[in-house]
Amino acid sequence: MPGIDEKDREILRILRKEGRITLTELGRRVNLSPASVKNRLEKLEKLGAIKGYSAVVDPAFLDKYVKVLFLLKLRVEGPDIDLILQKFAAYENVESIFRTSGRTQAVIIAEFEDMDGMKAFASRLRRALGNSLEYIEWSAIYDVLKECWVEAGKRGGRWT
Amino acid sequence: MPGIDEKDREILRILRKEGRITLTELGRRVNLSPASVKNRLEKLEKLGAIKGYSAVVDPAFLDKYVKVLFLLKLRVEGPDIDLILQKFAAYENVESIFRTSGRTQAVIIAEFEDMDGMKAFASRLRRALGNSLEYIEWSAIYDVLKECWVEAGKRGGRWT
DNA sequence: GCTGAAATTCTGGAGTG
DNA sequence: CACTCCAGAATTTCAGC
Repeated sequence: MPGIDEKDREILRILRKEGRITLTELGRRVNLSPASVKNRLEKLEKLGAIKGYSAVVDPAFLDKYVKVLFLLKLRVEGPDIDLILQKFAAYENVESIFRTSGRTQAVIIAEFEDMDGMKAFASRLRRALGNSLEYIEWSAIYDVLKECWVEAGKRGGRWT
Repeated sequence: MPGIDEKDREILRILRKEGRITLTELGRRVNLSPASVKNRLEKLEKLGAIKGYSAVVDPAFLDKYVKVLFLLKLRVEGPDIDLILQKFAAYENVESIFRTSGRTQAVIIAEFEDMDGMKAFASRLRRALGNSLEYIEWSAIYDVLKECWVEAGKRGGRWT
């Protein structure tokens, strides 16, 4: 990666685990002034190294009691599939969407209030993808040991 | 959820998409003083509603060019499996670990510098789980449309 | 990338309904 | 009890070097 040095990488590694750390503390860790850290952060965001920042939230507190992993087996490839999936990425229920190799070609992680919400979402998925979709495999996620680089027990340790 | 009102939920929803938003701006959005928002945040962290904060980083900038989804088919259930998986949750390469229902019983998302790193990790996984593991299915993640509530094309940064 | 000063934000305690 | 207000502390921000 051009224009990226070890201090940038260290900043990225720290920020992944402590997203709300202050520039001052970050500078202390990597031996840089807060202003320099800020300059580097702006550079990293501009370059796309940092896509955004997020809080890791227990969905139950948002009344989302069903967390689901969908595996999508798609029939054909094409740019239209990515466009359809991008629409679903905008949904409030969707946490993550990946394109993958292997037996299935797309993964969606999403959260719902109940099974009805999940079924409605799956229906929309089937309708939107139409003939491109061969089948959906889904699993309920009933325990989260780590998510977005944040370990379960490391903070509020509630469901351990 | 007891002791959680609509303003708490709104705070959680905003924080998921803008993890580095200031207390002042957050207070502006939900019509509360910064001090009140701070009190609520401390409550939410204490309750375990917020597990932590994270930056969504493009792994290529950390020289991790291989992102992988592992699906683990396990033979038996037991507390030892969760203990083993917890050890793997501490690995620097591991982004997320879920326990699921369905054909496979655990999901691991991880990043590696190359295929050798991936293979070494899979070996360790097999060795650690031993007889409990029936097989591993893995897929390369070659595109990320959304991750941790941050959409690919969007700037989910501080102000948005 | 640093400094230094100004603007902004954060923080804890006192006060109010 | 949760909220606001307020003052001091810390952080962020931006200019200039």
